[in-house]
Amino acid sequence: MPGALERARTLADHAHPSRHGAARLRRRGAGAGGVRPRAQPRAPRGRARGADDGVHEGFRAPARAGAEAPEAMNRWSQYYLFTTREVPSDAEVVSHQLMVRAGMIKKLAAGIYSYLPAGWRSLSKLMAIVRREMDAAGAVELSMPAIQPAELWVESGRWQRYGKELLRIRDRHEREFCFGPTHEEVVTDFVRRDVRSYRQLPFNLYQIQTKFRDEIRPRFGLMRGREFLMKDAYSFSATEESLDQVYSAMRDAYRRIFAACGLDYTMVEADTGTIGGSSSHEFMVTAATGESAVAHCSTCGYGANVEKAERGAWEVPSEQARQAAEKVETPGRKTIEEVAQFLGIPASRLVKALIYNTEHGLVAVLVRGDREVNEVKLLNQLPGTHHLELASAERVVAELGLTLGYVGPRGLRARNVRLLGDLSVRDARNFACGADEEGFHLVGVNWSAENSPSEFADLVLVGDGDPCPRCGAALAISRGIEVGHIFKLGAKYSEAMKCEFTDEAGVNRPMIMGCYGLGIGRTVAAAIEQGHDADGIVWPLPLAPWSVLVLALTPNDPAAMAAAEALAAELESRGVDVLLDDRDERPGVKFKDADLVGVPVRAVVGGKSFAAGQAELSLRRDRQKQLVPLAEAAAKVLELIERLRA
RNA sequence: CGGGGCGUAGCUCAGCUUGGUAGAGCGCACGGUUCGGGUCCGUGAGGCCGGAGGUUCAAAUCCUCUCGCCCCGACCA
Repeated sequence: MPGALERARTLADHAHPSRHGAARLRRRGAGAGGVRPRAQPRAPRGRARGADDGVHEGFRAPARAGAEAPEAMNRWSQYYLFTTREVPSDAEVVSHQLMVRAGMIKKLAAGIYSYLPAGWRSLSKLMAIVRREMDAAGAVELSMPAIQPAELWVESGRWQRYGKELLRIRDRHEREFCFGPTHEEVVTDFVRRDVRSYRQLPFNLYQIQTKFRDEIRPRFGLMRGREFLMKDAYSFSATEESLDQVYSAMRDAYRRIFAACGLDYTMVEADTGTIGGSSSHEFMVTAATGESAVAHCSTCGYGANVEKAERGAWEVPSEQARQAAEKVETPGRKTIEEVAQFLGIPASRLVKALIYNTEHGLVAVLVRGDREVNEVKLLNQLPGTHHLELASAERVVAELGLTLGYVGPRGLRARNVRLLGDLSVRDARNFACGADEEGFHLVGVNWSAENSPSEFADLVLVGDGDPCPRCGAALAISRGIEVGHIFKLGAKYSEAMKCEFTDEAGVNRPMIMGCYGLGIGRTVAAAIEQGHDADGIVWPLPLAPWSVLVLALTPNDPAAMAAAEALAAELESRGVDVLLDDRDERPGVKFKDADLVGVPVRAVVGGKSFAAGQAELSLRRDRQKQLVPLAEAAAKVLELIERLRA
């Protein structure tokens, strides 16, 4: 799929929890009186009956609740849900720690996780929301193979280009395959064989499926795994206008999805990167632990990934008399910081020269001393160039006879190195730079025929406070988790793979494609990053594994236990998904676990309040307790859920 | 791929420098105690110390190789 989005993990085939109508029938048939195999390692405890692992929303639709028998209640004592106090040492971010502690995921290998029942329930809820919105936006679900033949990737050119992230495998006949990290090739391959006419267009196909990217460094649990669950969609249109329509439908669907999850997110412009195409947006969930940086303008609403973010005009430095360049000795000062400090000037008064190695030779870039080069922008400025890396000191000496740290524009020009300047230095005056001689810098330098770059462009990473390209106000840089990424692909793949149709005029043309990715596991992890406190997860209702936890405080008191069961059963019959904590544990343990797992609504039945004929209700998010008569408990819980949905 | 680190009980870790045949806490089992925010006490089960090879009378400990994992960096449709 597009973007580096997403990562989560999962088994191979779950993929269709939405078919729960059928799944439920199956379950019921099998369950009828039959002895269930116990899949559980736990010794004598009975396996729960058909623990539902289907899709749930806070409530099921009334029609369905009426039409079908309630599902078997989830009893914690018989469920597969084990919490832990201690966190594995490799869990660095809260979402990872809490998912492990709450018994939602279990690591199998680096970046590869099992989704345990509670975790799977949350993922399933998200998938249900995603399906609902994708379907509503006119997309059609299908499922494509995870294993893909190399030929297709050779055809699109990505077999060479993709690099080591592509997990390549061989079958017994030594034929090459890969485990799909995305499905442009596969979908384009069958579409080109099925579709001939503009009359068959447009359409948008999606799947929710396990993908694999052999990440260099998997980390952060579901946020950057190698095996992960992703929803990916691919649209095919006859015209750009049609693509625009599908694209905006997807954009709106994504907005609805993330809003429905109760997430604080922003949509920003993104670079189309090597996937190409004309337009791309990312959906970022705001989080300090996010791996992506986003520039945002609170004045006009402009937002963009920093790799893409443009920058407004820089203030032109005040008129100053041009000085004459002067060579100064700067022994041993090679870094911007050292030189600036040594010369007693701010880093912004320095012009930094960076030398890159590309497949077409060396290229040099001049940027303001306090700025970083944005390699994506640089690459975009060098058509035909795909590889970029900072040149080694040895190579610079060998090819140019220059020492890194003392390189200046004049020396680069003299050696005929292609020299690009960032806009931030175009109007610079009386700046300092390397003197092309080890141990020396120049001060009071100005542009001249001997040192001026051949071209200026926007080449740096935007910084906090830089002017907004739209309105000029200060941009703020924040971090986010990329949970969705949509692209207008155009004809990139359809041309490479000859996916063509005949238009009204009888002319064969490549289809105009779009692709739309959404990280399932990542989105759930992001929800936890945004919703947690010192005691555990605070789920938004739509993603909570259960909406209500009925906590039987004194399970050994038959009357209290019966009341707890009755409450849980009534809620189930009203379409609410309930977890009944019927474990014979101390109250403290049960309360701590309730907080950890983070079920939005808690109903305590037992103990003193039960003796007074009451149940104690509270919301995980504020923990305000209210005592209500047992007879009214179910109705009150429904009210609380309504309040949470508002 | 470069740099650093770690593999010892189910989990989190100590022991390794200065070789002498393995420990704690949590968890688990049993008994008692307790019973509205991870009770307390006792008893017990549980580990070929990641794997292979080497040095040695003797290796968790020293050496070599290997596998796996983690952190930093580079990378990231």
